[in-house]
Amino acid sequence: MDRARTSGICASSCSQLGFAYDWDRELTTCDPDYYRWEQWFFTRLFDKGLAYRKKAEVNWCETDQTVLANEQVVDGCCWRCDNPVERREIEQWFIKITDYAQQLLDDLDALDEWPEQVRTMQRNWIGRSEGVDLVFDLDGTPLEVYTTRPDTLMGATYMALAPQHPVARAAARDNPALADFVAEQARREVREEAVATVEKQGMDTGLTATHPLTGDALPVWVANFVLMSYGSGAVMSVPAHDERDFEFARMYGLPIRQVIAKSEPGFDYDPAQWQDWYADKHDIVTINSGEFDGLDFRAAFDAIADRLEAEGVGRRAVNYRLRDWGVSRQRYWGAPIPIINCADCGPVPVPDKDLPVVLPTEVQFDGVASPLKQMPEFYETQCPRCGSPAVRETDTFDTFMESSWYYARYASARNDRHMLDDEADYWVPVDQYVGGIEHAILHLLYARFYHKLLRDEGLVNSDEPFRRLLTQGMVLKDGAKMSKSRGNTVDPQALIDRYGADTVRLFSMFAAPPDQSLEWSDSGVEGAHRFLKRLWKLAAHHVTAGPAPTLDTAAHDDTQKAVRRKTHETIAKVSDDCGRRQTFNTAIAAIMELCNDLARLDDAPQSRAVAGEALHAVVLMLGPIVPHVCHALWPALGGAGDILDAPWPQADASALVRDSIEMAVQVNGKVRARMDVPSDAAKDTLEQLALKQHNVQRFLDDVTVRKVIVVPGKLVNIVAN
RNA sequence: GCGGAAGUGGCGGAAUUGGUAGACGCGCUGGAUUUAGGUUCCAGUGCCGCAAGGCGUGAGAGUUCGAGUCUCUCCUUCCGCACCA
Repeated sequence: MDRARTSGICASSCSQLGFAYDWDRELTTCDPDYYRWEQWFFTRLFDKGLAYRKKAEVNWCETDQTVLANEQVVDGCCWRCDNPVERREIEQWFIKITDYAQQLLDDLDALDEWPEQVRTMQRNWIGRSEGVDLVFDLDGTPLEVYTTRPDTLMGATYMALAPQHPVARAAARDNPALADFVAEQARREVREEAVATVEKQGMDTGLTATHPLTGDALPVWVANFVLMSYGSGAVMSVPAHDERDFEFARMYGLPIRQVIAKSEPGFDYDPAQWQDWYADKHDIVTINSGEFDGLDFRAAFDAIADRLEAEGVGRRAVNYRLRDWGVSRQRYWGAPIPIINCADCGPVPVPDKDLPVVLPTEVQFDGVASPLKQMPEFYETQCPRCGSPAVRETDTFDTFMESSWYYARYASARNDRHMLDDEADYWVPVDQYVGGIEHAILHLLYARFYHKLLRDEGLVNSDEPFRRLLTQGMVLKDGAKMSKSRGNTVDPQALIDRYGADTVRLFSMFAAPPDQSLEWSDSGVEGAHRFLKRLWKLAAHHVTAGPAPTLDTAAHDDTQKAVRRKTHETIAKVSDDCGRRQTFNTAIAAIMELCNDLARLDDAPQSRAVAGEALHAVVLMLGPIVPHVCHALWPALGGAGDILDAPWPQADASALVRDSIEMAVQVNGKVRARMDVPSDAAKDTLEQLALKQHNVQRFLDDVTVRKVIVVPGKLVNIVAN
């Protein structure tokens, strides 16, 4: 689906590149055979109360005539068409991802084979915080706020409400100036960097709220920096210890009351100038807080939270930044949401026997709006519960619904009786998943959530969908991302025609580690091609000379020993690079080094035996990277059967043994000589040998040796002055 | 503003646990083969220096016998989040 598009490689090039897909498991997410299970699953979620409908302020893309999830708004614009997003209130279907916020957060710790960057991004997106929900009395009605700083409660000097807050709206009804202010704020720009930098504005409602502990009357303001979507949409303002509250208080002349001080002396509070330590949680002590004076953050938090709980005006609470997943889309292209709206019964799920709700394909487009909304034959139906006339949902699912479980469906793609079966459960989680970093908090969060939903429905037994994640880098050309819109793409077909698929594959793997961006280089492609020709010639030379004799390691001279050692060192390195480190570029470099050594071997019988062993290993190791070349070389080199069935080569420990090794000799950290020493030489011997080196002596003439550091197998450092 | 990653030759990049910086490839220089170009092969290629040697991993300090790697300060780039109470 997405993969071919992001890599810029068309489908026919894909097959020529030698990618091995199991087409028996092919699936199409827009096919009713696929989305019927998604619809069935949604009805299960509805029954469990995990899918619900509510009127909500949403991100609306006028161009695409649809709602977007928070995750799909990028820099205030639609992730798809890049046009600015507006706010609208619309009836939407949501799935309760917030019920899983803690699990989604906790389980990140177990994903130790995911890039730290992705885990950090998801942690920040979930945005867990610990605090207290507490109630201020507003003429007999409770005004609830959430705070992570109950320790500063005694410093609250005013209340601030989001413009959309019900209390603000109510107050605006008989206050035209306030009504104007609230209306003005509703039209504000939603681009987030614009929101973050906009000047703080507010207006007094004239109301007062009663402080739950002191009984003080605090003025209630409406403020543009308070978000309706986080917490309760109202905050207690502690200007002395919150930068925004401070700025706002200074702007409107509201009182500032310091209630925490730095525990170490030398930090004076200046109500005219904000200082970073005002918001510190560490090394602080409470002051001006009556009975709560003299406490550090934790103690003050607990003491005040305990008091609020004891008086029934507050309780400890955990809050998340994560919002429920809005899955309604007003697009035509998608899986219809399987709900029937009945005037009497409300929203009723479509019964199993009536699934799938098939998306009509004979439709008339009239502008960009979904044609389903003009099709009575689609939406006019009967309520499955009471039989009276009812209206079918015309919205479709967010397509991230489809991509959230396809990985599991691959393992039961043909099952028409179950969404997922035991075979699917056997194959998940996916051992190795590959994707772009752009899905760090879109697809990868939805799929993790969906997997837990599948688990709780009893369809899979694992907690997470993807055990190991590789976020591959972009392909760059002249330092810029390669893309059709920039017109700087390379045509893979032309490259395949000119060099063959293996050259393209080899270059792609060699140019950079897979998680880094890759700088496209035409001469680099030439280089990859050159290496494959050299390999081919090396093999041809070996084969043409006839069968090589059996290896006789006892008869090897130093060169033959060295090349054979190199062969097995290379096997060990390539195995580690490919298996653990996933640095295919260094694996290829190591194989190139080995081939360079092979080219220098003579044609003596045992040299040919060594070369034969090495070539077998090289072809097996390169097989996954340049499959076509290796497929042809394998039988030519006398390999048995198909190379795909041949086992990965194993390093022979006995070949790795060295009689002697080269060590560097440093004087005061500078290399002055290199020496060949027996690999089992004792430290004393190494020290003596090092001191005897001619070029070392030269540097010891006028100085005294203070210390000699011996790192066996590496170097000797002589410290002298 | 907050968080994360990175900065190494002319270029892409190596250096995995604090231990010989620059593997491998590209490019470049010289040579061989060739009528010539291309291909192929050989040699060289961090910088300064005839050499001995000196200098060198964004800048500056520090720890260490020894730092690309660890610590601190700063600069730059990229990415993510962004008034989250």
